Amino acid sequence: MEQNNRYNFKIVEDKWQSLWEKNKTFKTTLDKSKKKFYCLEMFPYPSGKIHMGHVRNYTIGDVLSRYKTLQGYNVLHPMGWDSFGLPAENAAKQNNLDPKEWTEKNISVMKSQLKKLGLSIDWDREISTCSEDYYKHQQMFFLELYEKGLVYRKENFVNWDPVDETVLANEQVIDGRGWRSGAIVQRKKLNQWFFNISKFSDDLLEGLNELKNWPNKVKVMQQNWIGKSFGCELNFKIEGNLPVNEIKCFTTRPDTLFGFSFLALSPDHPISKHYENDPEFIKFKDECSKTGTTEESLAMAEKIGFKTSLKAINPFKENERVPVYFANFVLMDYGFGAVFGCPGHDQRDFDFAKKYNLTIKTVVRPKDIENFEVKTEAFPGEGIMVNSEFLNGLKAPNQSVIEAIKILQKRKIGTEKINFRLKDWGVSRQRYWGCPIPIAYNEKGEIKTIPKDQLPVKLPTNINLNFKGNPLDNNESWKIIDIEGKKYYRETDTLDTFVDSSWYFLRFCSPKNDKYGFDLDEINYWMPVDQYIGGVEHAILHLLYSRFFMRSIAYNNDKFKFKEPFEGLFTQGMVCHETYKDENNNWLSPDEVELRGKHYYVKSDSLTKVIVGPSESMSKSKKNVIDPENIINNYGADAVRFFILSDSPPEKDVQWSDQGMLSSYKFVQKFWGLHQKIKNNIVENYNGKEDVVLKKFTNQLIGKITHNLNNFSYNVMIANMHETYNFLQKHLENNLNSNDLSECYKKILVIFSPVLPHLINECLSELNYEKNNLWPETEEKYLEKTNIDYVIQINGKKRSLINAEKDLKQELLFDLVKKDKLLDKYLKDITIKKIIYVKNRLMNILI
RNA sequence: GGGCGAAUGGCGGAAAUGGUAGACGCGUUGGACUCAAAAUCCAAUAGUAGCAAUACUGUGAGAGUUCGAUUCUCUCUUUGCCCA
Repeated sequence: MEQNNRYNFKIVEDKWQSLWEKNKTFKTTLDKSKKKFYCLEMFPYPSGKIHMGHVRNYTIGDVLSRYKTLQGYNVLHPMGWDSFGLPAENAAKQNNLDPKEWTEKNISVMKSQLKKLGLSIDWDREISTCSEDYYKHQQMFFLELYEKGLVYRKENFVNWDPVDETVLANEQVIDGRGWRSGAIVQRKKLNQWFFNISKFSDDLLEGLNELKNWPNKVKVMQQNWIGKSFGCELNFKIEGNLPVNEIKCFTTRPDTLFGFSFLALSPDHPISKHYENDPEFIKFKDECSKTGTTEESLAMAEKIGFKTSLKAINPFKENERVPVYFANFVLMDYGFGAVFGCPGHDQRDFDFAKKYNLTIKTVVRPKDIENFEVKTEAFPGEGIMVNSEFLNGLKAPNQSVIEAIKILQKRKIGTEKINFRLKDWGVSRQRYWGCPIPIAYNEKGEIKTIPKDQLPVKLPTNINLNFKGNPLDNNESWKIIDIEGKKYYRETDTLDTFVDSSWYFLRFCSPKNDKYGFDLDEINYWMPVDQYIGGVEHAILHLLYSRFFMRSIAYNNDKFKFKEPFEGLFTQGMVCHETYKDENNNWLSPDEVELRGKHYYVKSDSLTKVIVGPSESMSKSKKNVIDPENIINNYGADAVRFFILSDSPPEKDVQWSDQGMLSSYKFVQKFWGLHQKIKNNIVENYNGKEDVVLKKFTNQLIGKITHNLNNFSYNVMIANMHETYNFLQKHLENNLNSNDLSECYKKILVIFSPVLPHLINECLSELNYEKNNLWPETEEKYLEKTNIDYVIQINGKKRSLINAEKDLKQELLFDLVKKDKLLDKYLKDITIKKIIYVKNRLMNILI
């Protein structure tokens, strides 16, 4: 290829990007005459620069958006910024900056980087959750939910991160430590605002069934998270020296009551107030508060208990008394903060009983062991009831639970009950950089909502962040306000940033609407999101919160034409890279190392040995990061887009590879060279013969690429593009029909354009093809095969291929088999037992 | 411990309905071009045996269903994720 024919991606990509911007090519408006497609990628947190994960996420979405546009849909493809959150506040503290300035600077950098990727985004719809234009509507929603009774305030134990001095959500606690700071999490009681998500538990669970285009694993995760369980509520009669007659408890296994050996209460159970002056109990409770509040940390921690003076009566054996304990593994907000212990069939109870020498009774035996007894560990499995009087012989748990509940109800000791694991969503954060909660309190601490016409409650500016604790709480001039001539104190907590992202998809539909967070007409047209694309790490919370928020907004309001916000969900995998360390165990970034020999790396500056670690998801802490901006500058956006889709299926992790990137760059170059040749061939008219081979290839290709796009098999689509290059390169050596070439090549360019928009638009425009393109249809006539390679098997093994016409009768094919030299040696002197003939596919001869 | 998924060449990965396993890419090897190198182009590339045609083995292991299994069923191993 001559040097002057080289494709200059810098010039071409610049040209198209400015053209798109100038012409507002991707601007979308509501048009009810057209079928819509809402394609949404999870919006980024403006951390500074885009990373490869963003490149992958947004490329996948962009390819889909461009594909749907070519199919004639009215496509909504917006972008915004999830711009409240801790990193800004931390960065601001460190560098003595304003979080707002820091955030806005990052947004402008990242926006220009995203533009360089050539994304088909309607930038007129850009939103940023930290702007007043956005959060004032959020405050309005908060007040509306408050009016509907879906928001409330209560004192609650929280996970307290002593380093970040903030409250953590359960899922931000990993192995008992803060996800960000790594500090050991403590339990602390605070007044918190809560969204009543648990009110919708059943509905959120049921709704999953309708989400046909969600990955099953995400639905399963949400299902587990909501955790619906069937069981019963029990009232245990209590004896002892305290004014306590009854303790309520929830259980899923009332059938094991004959194995009842202790009753365990949460250390926060109301009964604990009788012990609050007991020094032993205080010591015990102190010990408990060292464990976090997550179920996981509770399960890991050693079981400890505090024995009360109370006795509980077994409702099935009224002469039996068992001790009552406080125990660290019982949570106040699950069930009623009380569980009955059956050590024989629950490992936790078993551990507890061993420690405190409590009775361990066997009430269920495995199906195939007659004289079974629980000895070294609990037996929680399925089996047959034993030692349980009227329950004996029943299948546990299926029959026995139902029977036990029936009897308990009859005796008026218990009632059937459904319980959920899902807890209400605590949304208060002791942070500055978040959406202020539009609430104030009077001197007595009574709640006063901020009048709606006084919204937004703006964040104060010029705030001093450099001391510990909650910055807003320390800002007297902001905190103390006057409403209707009375003095009030503002709520100084801000909202969890998950609230911001729970409705941004609605805002994109009418981002400029000043009156309200959305325009009903607009969202009823655009919503639900047809395809939502993002990382699986948001599988539970963000998606569940959004599903809840949609329901809460629509609560007592029947004007919404949809219920679920995300019709389709796609979770993409991460971008990984090898990790490097020097001899002192310090992480090294890929550009600090050099390859010497096949697998031997050295440090570029000192030439000392580098230890190569496993490939892991790119992260700043491990320095195994490739900066997309450098890559775009060196290879161009089209090549990056092509590479990031090429190596692995989008739902799986992809390995960053320099060779792969280079090969994608070469593909772009090669394709441009091919384009020049084709251009010349189209001009020079060769012959008038129909080019059936080319037409068949093109039609099959359209079919394949359409199929692969519909199934997110983007890596296979890239393979199809390579195949196309290889085919065309060879095919150009033939005598060509310029009309057919022109027609087919145009179709090929159109179906390539979602992946390589700059290059392909340049190619189309060179041929004056760029206007009004639509996704090509396949022509049936060219998809049909006239000849088939029939597979001939002997006893199921492939022995020959026979090319013959389509729809060949078995006898005629067998005539050909007899003539086939390859098959001679197998068919000589034998008798044929049976022939299996699959039309247009194969013949299997059994001998 | 429970739930869900995965396992295919040196590597990433293809294979709609069971019907030619290994598409495509990377890497490797050989060749062309070049004084040389890079780039580019051509060819080979699952393993074993063979100059070759070809034969045998082969989709984590073992069984089963079937004329035929990467695909369906069962058991097991390893591994990933979620929950406990």
